[in-house]
Amino acid sequence: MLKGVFPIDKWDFKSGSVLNDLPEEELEMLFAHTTEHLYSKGQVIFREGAYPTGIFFIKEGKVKKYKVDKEGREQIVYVANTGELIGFHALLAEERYPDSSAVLENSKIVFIPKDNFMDVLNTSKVLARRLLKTLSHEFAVFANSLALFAQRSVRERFAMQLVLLREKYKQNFVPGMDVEINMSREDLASLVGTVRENILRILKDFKEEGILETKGRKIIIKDIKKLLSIVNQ
Amino acid sequence: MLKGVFPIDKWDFKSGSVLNDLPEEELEMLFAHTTEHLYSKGQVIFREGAYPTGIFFIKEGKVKKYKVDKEGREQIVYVANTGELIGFHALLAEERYPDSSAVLENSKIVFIPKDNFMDVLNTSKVLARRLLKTLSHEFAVFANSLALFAQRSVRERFAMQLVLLREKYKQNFVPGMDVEINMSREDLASLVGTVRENILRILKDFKEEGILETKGRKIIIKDIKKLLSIVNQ
DNA sequence: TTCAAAATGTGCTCTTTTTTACCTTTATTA
DNA sequence: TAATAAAGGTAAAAAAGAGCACATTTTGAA
Repeated sequence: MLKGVFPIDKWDFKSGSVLNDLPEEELEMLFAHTTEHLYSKGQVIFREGAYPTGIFFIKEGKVKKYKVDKEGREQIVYVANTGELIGFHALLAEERYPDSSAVLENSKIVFIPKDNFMDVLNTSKVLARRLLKTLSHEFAVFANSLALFAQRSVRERFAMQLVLLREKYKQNFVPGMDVEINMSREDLASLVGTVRENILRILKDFKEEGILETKGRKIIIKDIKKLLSIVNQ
Repeated sequence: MLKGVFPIDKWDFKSGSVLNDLPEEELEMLFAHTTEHLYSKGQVIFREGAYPTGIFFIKEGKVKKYKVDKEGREQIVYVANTGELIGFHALLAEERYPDSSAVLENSKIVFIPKDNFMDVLNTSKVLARRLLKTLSHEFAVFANSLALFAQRSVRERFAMQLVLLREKYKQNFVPGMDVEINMSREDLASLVGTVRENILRILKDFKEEGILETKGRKIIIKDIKKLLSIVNQ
């Protein structure tokens, strides 16, 4: 039996995960001799411009991928959840990281060295096919985001992101309980591509319209249909 | 010798093309029994929501990929050039087209049936690896676009798109000659994610600043450094 | 070549979004 | 636990962008 964070049978690969249904031998190869690391809220996993030496598996937690421009404004490009792999794009493209990654909450992250990943990719065709499918799918999602950012108002963009975030935070809660989105207003602004003040203003509007409630920094969506109707006009 | 648009040795696979340096046998398989079709300016290649039955190769011309929202506003997601494949994302993701495609100018398009594509993908590892690399790279490009759209002004976005378009239109011209970007103001607006009036206004500014000249609808960039300095602050 | 349709161009108004300048509340840690 | 930093919140002015109405030019089909 190989050392590492394997066995992974207790792990839960959520939908959208590249590793879902991957043959056990391949998972074993992938996670051979790996160890899990604890990252505390806000800690950076990798930085834009660095050369990748492996990929990262989110065993538990949430990770933001973001870019920072000259003025220091941050744009969150993607929020990754438990069960997802991050950083493999740069490895496959043989390029430096195009964005940075940091954990949004205390998280357990497994580093998978480049060799592990490449070995599995070379010996089996399942991973390659799975990656192709995932990447192609993500492409469609990205095209959607692009149109959203380019054409829609801040209010509409925020409504959309709240719907998507709710899906991500759903996994943390037992069925029946309220889903609590726990993200700073600053991070929400970075995700929507606006400033904090705008997020605050729209959050206030949404509260008055009965769409959501807040418990401190936590956001609880009460009327998802109304939220969706904002996005779909 | 197989029938089809093969031999492709006269073709010019530009950088960024998935087919660059692909083994001749694989190209032969891919293009077996295919024929080239003429599309006239504005003609639609495929429409959002349709099921893919194959992929398309741009033998000559330019193609826009775009999404249309409820109000009829169009957002161009990508401009593909001679030598590029389009429509393979949907096939690999096993989903319907997430966007539509139409030719921006009279173009020669080759339809490659699904079976051809899948056969090559199954028999060889080169294409799969090439696709993974291309997709991963495009991902970084897309992340950049997203940050651009989310954080930058219309003026900055337009400046950036002009730089990118110039690269695409460069291929049509002999070295030394002026590169002429030939796109309707409406399409430029769809690409930048704004309205026609804004494009007109900024185009006027750019002319006054000596950045570019226009010849009818054609745009000739005279000072690319100034244009880049707008994007990079 | 003519003529209608489509595309380009301009000025003005109105709306949305950002910026600025604060105050208040919640976390963190010495 | 008090001090201090960080995050949350509000209002008003300034700037950017969208929408509208209409004139002009170009294009392409009869």
